[in-house]
Formats: sequence, structure tokens, C-alpha cells
Amino acid sequence: MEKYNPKEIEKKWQEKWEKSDINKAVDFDKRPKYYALLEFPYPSGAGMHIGHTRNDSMMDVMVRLRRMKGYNVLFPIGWDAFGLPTENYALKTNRNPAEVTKENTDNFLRQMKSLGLSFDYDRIVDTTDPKYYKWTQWIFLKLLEKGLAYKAEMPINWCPKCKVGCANEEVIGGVHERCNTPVETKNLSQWVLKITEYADRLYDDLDYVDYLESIKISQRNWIGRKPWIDIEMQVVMPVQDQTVSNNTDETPDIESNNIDKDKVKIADGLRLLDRKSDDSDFKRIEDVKITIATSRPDTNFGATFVVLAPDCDYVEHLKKYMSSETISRVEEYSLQTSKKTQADRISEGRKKTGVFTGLYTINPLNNEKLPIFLADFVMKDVGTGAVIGVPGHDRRDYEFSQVYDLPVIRVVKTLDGKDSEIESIDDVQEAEGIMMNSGFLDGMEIHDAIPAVMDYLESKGVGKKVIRYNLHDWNFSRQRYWGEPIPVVFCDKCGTVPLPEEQLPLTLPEMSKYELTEDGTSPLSKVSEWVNTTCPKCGGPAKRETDTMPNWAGSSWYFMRYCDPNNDQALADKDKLDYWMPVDFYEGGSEHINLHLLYSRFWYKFLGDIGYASNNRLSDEEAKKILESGKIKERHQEVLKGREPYLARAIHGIVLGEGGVKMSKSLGNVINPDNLIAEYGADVTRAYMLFMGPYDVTCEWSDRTIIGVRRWITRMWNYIGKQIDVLPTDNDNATAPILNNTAGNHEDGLEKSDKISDIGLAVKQLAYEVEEDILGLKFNTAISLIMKFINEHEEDLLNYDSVLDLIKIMAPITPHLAEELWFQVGQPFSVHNSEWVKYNVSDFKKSTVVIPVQFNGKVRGRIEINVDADEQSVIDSILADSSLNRNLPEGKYKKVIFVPNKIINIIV
RNA sequence: GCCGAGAUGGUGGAACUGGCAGACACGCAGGACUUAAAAUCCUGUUCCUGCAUAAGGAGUGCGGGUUCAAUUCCCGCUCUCGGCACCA
Repeated sequence: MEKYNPKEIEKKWQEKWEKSDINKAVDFDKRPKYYALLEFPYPSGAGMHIGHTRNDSMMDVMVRLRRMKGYNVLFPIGWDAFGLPTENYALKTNRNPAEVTKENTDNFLRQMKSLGLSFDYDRIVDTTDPKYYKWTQWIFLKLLEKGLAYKAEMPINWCPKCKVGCANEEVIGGVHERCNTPVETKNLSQWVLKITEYADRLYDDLDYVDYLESIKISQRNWIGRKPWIDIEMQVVMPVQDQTVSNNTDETPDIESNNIDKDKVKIADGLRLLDRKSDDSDFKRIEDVKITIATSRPDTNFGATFVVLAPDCDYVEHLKKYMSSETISRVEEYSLQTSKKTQADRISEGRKKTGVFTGLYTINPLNNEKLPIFLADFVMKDVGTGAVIGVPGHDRRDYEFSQVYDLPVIRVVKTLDGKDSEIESIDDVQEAEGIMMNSGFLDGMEIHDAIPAVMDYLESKGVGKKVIRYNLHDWNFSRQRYWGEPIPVVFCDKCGTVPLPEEQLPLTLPEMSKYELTEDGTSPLSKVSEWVNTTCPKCGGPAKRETDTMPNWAGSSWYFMRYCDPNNDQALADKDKLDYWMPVDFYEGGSEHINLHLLYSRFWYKFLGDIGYASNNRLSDEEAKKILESGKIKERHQEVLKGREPYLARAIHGIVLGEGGVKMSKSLGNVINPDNLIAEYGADVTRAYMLFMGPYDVTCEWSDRTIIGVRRWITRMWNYIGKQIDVLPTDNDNATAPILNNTAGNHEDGLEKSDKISDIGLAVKQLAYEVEEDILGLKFNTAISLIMKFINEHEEDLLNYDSVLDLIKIMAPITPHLAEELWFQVGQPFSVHNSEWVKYNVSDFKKSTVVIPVQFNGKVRGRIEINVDADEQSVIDSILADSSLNRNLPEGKYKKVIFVPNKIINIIV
């Protein structure tokens, strides 16, 4: 056998594979299908990241094994190529983004092939290809047609640096996630998708899928469905003028107003009346009510004030009933608030500020008078923008109460009975507890009190239960060039007109420069010959929409396109979708478990609803029945068609640079897989990626231990090579490896028999264990198993069948090496088409087993016993064993715990 | 603050539903081969006491608990990572 030369054999087999069809998925094949989906990469100029290398290699191993196990595997790849980095790069170098993209995807493709990844390269999809985005645009038109896309003048997050509107999701801690610039608010007319209409189904249908539990929790939290109650409260104003001073900078002259200093509190120059004041001190302002929203009405007996968001609509209405001085204070405060960015608020440490309006509302539970404040800690778009302040049981309310010296009342005692005064923020009790000081709620647990008080308020006609979501509609407009044009025109006569389907794709015009505009509109707005068009409805002059779609659009349905990538009649053939969908296993990063998952689930559901995702969708009732009958696992595929795109979803760990920092160009710690492949070969590189650590755990890059993997692979090559060399060969053709030798044992004189040799059995057991590990995504231990095997059996000789078995075991992990050895041993192309090792699990049973012997819970030795030996016989053996029985003087003991074939523990 | 994940030798990491902690690998030490180096191979390698390849003790982030037995289960913490966040 030649020396192991990965460069030569890897190139040779990659070329052969490319010409063959061994990796092709076969539509409608009778074998069971397996759809393994990998999040398609963004083809950046830097090429494949080591993280891609690792994840792709892992999936490749799993998929290769599944093919050998008899599955018809769909393992596709594509490019999520629209988006800012490419556009910014093109802007900087004044090149066409399409050209840059082509360069990048070519590079990725080369790298993937050089790793020997077994994608079905005939099914590549590219989101920037007009043949692809024609259908992205088509889906948008369908959404528009069904009323799920609308245009709204809405405040958007505006990044002043990128000059682009960002989705809430792209704003992290008040700054744009891409460039870390604090975002501003700007009003722009935006396309918005009504994902909230699917909120319940996106929430509930998680019961049908088999994601990691943490992913489901994350999805549910993001949707944030919670029961709330909106409580309508009457606004009242004090009968008497409450002004204390014209100038807050001066100490109010309490004495001269005959106000008792100890009993009266001052807020923004106004006297603050006690919440228990008599009704006659106030007059109702007819028809003026505010609706506060809360999900914790259980604590409302402890309410002592009400707070409005400074920019909410109530403020304008209430101004009529405020003094001019208060109005100017309110306006000043609102102005200051509007200038603050989220980042400002965070940097201020969320210090509470506010303004007293001089007005009050009446708590319907106890008729107490609650002063109304404005404060910027209340958000306009959460609930109704008006909240009821319960300082005893909400930390923010407590902080606010301290600013105005408002009363703090405990209405929930702790589970262990603590009911003392709330005197500091640490006493504020937000979670679990028992109601007190709360009238008819007293003694209830908070979880019981919530529905009870909701029912009460609703029955009194002052409250209305509402389900609210954290999820907001999806801002679908980007003021950018490098995205899918939104296929809509604006006509003076006909208004907003969707392009007719025949006019799709609406392609991006070529531009000489891709500069951004100062007013924040898309660069497309400058291409007048593209913008100015005719109205498809009336034929008159019209202008095209110049905003483009967000990056999320193309990735929201690519998994469907893979099923039928070249279809020009439909986004994909429905029978093919029925055959391949749902995705059996979706592999990806944690960064996409919220939005991408939500968006793509939404689109798939929508397409299912309008009949484009499946021919065989079960009705909701049938699906529910299956879920309730507990047969969901068996009938997963059936239930998910047209309903949920992914059956299972996992999250890979990421690869950090040395020292645990992220790899980045600026730090210069990026590892290029090309260099690894050049130095060690693809098989070693792949295997090392797997051996680094478990699939789902973050690991730090280090190339120190790659040497161990190379040693192992070289040893495997030499070991199997040696076996092939000593196999009996055809005498007429001594130089060629045996071609037709199917003889069992090559040890002379050994009789052929059906019985497998010990070593042959060990190989089969190895195959079984490696298979278990690979399918369980435990790639690192799969390799350990093979390492251990060769450590133990390096001197042993294998027969022909066992050599084949061992090559097969290597095939998923080191596909090139296995293919070459398969060829050397004289088997026809390709090992990757061969059937996985056949074994019989019952053959692996041994007749004896070694178990640890414990005395008083401490291991003092081991003993070999017959499998399934009973307790007494084990004790007898221990008594007979000179190294063990000295722990048992006179053979006396108190108690024995015996776990058959596992352990024996003798209490002396 | 909330949600999620995690913490095991010098290092990466094993240990299935509670049953031999440290598999496998790196590194290190010693040895073989070699003029030498690389490569390769062999031996040892959790820590402590011991001449020990004798025997014993400690040990899976920290403190408790359950159990014959805990890395694994329970209670209370600490720290690290990821996500969300004035969601009332």
C-alpha cells in the first residue's frame, strides 16, 4: 500500500464524485426520504468561516451515513446573498453587487467541494437570482392580495449611519446591530407584513414540532402571548385650586396656604390629594376616561397612582383640564422625552422622572383617587400607554413612588407569610405570593387572584380582557439597493397597484453608482428610467416602489425551493413539496432561532393556507386529533405538511478564536479552511472539526490537537492498507488487488463458516456504536470509538468482509480515504452507495462481564462474573477471591445492594 | 432584572434512564529508533501521603440535602456565555 497522500486521492475522488450522481436527491423515490437542511450561508468575501466548515462537515457525516442506511437524502445548499455587507463592499469599490456576489459564491462553492461535502450541487438556490426572487416577489403579491401586507406611516428605527430603517429585531440595546450606532426614530411610509395575524398559530403549533425545548421557549417568549385586562377609569379633577407655588425652584410656602406640612405632599407645585379623599373634593370630567392596561390586576388594591406615556394620545385630551403652568411643564417633559434615544435612557440608569398632571382617576376596585402622572418609563406602544402604579409589587413603580413620595401598600405577602411594610426596593415583591389587604381576593394565590379580579372587573363592566403579544407586525421595507424590489407601482389615478404576475420578476436595474441618498430613500429612487413606468391597470404614468425587501425575505422560503429549484411555473411543484417536506432536520445557529424561524414558519403557514405548500394538508381538526391522541411522532410528516416547515431543529455551537473571542477580520484571528486543507487534507480537516467537541457546544479554536487526528487517520490508512496487502490475491494478477474474492477468512486452514470471528464481531459492534453516535450528533465520541478500536486491534488481522465493514465505518467521516481504500480492495464505485454494515445487536452479548465491587460504597476491586449471575453466586465469588475477601473478615456483612451486570455494594 | 445554556486533570473533552469519574486526544516526562532532527513506536501522566508497579485519603464551581451509591436528583448560592429588556 502506498503512503497516505490525501492531496492526490482527495482531488481524484472529488472529480469523480462531481461527474457521478451519488449525491443527488431523487424526487419521488421509493426509499424513505430524509431532508437535511443547513442554514444557507451568506457568501461573504472572506469565504467560508471555520464555523461553516465545522457545521457543514458534521451534517455531511450524518447525511452520508443516512444514505448508506438506505435513505433518499435531500442535502441541498444555496446562497443567502442579498444584504448589506455586499452592498457596502460594492459601494466602497464601486462594483456591481451582483458581480461581487458571483465571485463570493464561486469561492464558497470551491471550498465546499474541496472539503468533499456531499451536497446535491444541482439544487443550488441563490436569493439574488431573478429566477429565484421572481417567486419571493410573487409571495409578496399573494400576501398583499390577502391583506397581509399593508403600507403604514409608522415610526421606524432609523440608523443615521447606515441610512436605513431597521426592524425592531435589528436594534440591540438601542443601537443598530450591524454598526453599533444609536438608532433614531423617524416616520416613513413602510410596507408591513401582518405576522401578528398568525401569532396564535405560531405559538400553538409549536406543540406539533420536535425542536429543542429551549428553542420552543424562545419562540414563545418572542411571541409573548399574555392575557391582559384593559380597565376604563374615570378622570376627575380637584374642586379647589391645588396650586402651591408658581415656581418649583422655590420651596413651596406651605405655611401661608394653611396646609398641614405633615399631611400634605407636593408634586410639581401642586398639592397632592390623599387617595382616600372624599368624593366631594373632586368633580367628574364627563366623557373623559383613560384605559389602563395590565397583566397583573391582582395587585390593583395596592394601586396609588396612574402613569401615562408622555407621547400617548391621552395627554392631548387631558391638557384641556390642566392649568397653563402644568401644560407648559407637560409639554416640556414630552419634548425632552422625544429627544431621548433608547441608549440615552439606558445610560441614565433608568432613573425615574415625571410630571404631575393635577388630575386623578378613580380605582374601580376601591373608589380610591389616583393621581395621574406622565413618565417616560411608560412606553406608548406597550398596552394602552397607560399603566396603574402599584409600588409595592412592581420595582419601577416603587422607584417612581419614591420620587414623588407616594404611598406604598403591600397587598401580597410572601409564601412564607412575610407581610411587613415595604420599605426598600428589595422588599418589592413581584412574584409568587398570597393576597392581603385586597378585599375579596384576600387569601388567594396570585395566580388564582388574576383571573378572579379580571372576571370581577369585566362583570362590573369596567374591564375588558385582551390577549396581547410582544410580537409586532414585520417591517418589510428597506431603503437599500441590494434586495428584492417590491413589485408595486404608485399611480395617481389607481393608487397602489401590484404588478401583474406576468411582469415578474421585477429585476433590479444596473446602476453606475450605488450611493445612498441623504433623505433616506432607496438608491433606486435615483434611477428615473426604472422608477417611471406605466400603471398596469390604467396604462397611465406611474412610479415604482423604490424600497426593497429585507434580507429575511429570501430566506423565508428557500427550503421549499430546494424541493424543485428550477421550476418556472410555480415556486415549487406541489407534489414535490409533498414528497420532501417537512424538513426532517434543520441545523443552524442560535442567532436565527427567533426571527428567521418565526418568519419562515409564518410564510410556510401562509403558503399552506392559500394552497401552495402542499396537496395533502390535513384539516386543523384532524391535526389536532392526532396531537391529542399522542400519535404525533408516528404521524409527524403527515401533520406538518402545509402547516409547519421543520420537524426538528437543533443549534450548533460556535467556534471562537483562541482566547474565547469571536473571530473577526479586525482581530486577525480568522482561520481559513483552505490553509488547513492544504496542510492536512480534507479528511483530516473534517475529522478534526468533529473531534473538537460536541455538536452543540461553543468551542475555542486551537490547532494543537489536529495532529492527533492526523495520526489517527494515517494509522487507519496504514492499518486497512496492510489488511488489503495481505488478503489473498488473484495469482494471475498479483499486482492488482483482489477483485472477486468474497472468501471469508484468509487465515489458512480456518474453515469457512457462518460464524463471525471475534474481530469481525468487534468491527460490527464498532459500526453499531459509531452509527448510534453519529445519528445522535455525537461526532466526537464516534471518532473516539474508532480510535479506541485501532488502539486495541492494531495487530489483528481482518477477513475480507471485515475490511469492507471497516472501510464503510470510515466512509461518512473520511469520505475520500474510504473511497480510495474501497477502490484498492477491489470494490466497485462507490463506497458511499454501499449498504451500511449489517449487524445483529444480539450477537454483541458477551458471556461474562466485569463489575466493580464496593464495600461501604467504596470501590475496592472488580470481579468477572457470568452475565445475569445472581446475587448469591457473586457473593460467593467475592468470598473466594483473595484480593477482595479481606474486606470481609469472617464473611460477615450487613446488607448487599446488587444491580445485575452493573455493580455490587456490600455494607459491612 | 427576566429567559436560556453551562462550570469535570496542565488543555479539548468522556461518563446511556443515579452504579468503576477522567474514555479518546493534545501536552508533558522518560525510553526505543536515528550521526542528528523530524516522523514513528513504547511506558507513565487527577491531586495528596508512600520506595512503591503496596496501601490509603481527597476530588466533577461553592454550601447544604436525599441515597447503599450523586458529575447525574432536590434546596440555596457564585461565576461564565448567549438572548431579551422600564411588557406594567
